[in-house]
Amino acid sequence: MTKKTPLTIYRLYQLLLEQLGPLGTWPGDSKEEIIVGSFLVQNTRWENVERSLINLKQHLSGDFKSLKDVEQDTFQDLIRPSGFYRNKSKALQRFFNWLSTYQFDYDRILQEHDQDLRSQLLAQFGVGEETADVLLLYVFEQPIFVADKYAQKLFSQLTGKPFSNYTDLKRVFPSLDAFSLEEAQEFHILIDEFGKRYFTPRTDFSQSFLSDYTVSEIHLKN
DNA sequence: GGCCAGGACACCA
DNA sequence: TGGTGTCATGGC
Repeated sequence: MTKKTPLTIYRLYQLLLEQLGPLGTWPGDSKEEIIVGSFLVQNTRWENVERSLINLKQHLSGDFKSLKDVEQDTFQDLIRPSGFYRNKSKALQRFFNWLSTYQFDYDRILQEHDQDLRSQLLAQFGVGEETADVLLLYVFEQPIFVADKYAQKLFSQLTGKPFSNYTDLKRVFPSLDAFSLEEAQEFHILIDEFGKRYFTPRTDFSQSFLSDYTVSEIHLKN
């Protein structure tokens, strides 16, 4: 058993970027499209989400803001390829109604809620911890960490201690202080890309370019 | 043909 | 607070 090389979180980001990147940020031509994608991707492959996004883009002529005005049955048909279409249609149309009360002015939402924006997001139907953080990171542009399943698996491997749920890992990362916004945004994309490649039945972590690295307790805060 | 994917909610103790 | 069942499509 060879000695493993310790990593800081930022160095981990750099390694992921070197090996997998650059991958940029969350896909979408507008904040509204990013929001739709973040709901539709819940427990769903991105390829299925893309079909729904194409359907919606065509039906809405590219203007996702008018999504809340689409008749419910029609809307469900449009997003059917990404599954859970009853819950997701309800969640999205309600969320867009909420956004419309702010005229989709994201800066205003940020200012009005400031410290409690995360709990405001969590109070919306269909927004759990991961989706709330994705919205904070890519829509409200806060450099925060998304502790999703792939991140839990990755840091379980790197630290040797199991992170089995969102809050377990999340409380280790209150913020990503060493990261710029763009870096924080790409960090999550890179972690998910890593997960798709190296947490599969065929290829596991030990076969990855990170297998000889470790993240120790003192480095967990960046 | 069963398993699972960039989760969240309802219900229960 | 934490554990379990349910929601649904599409790829393998």
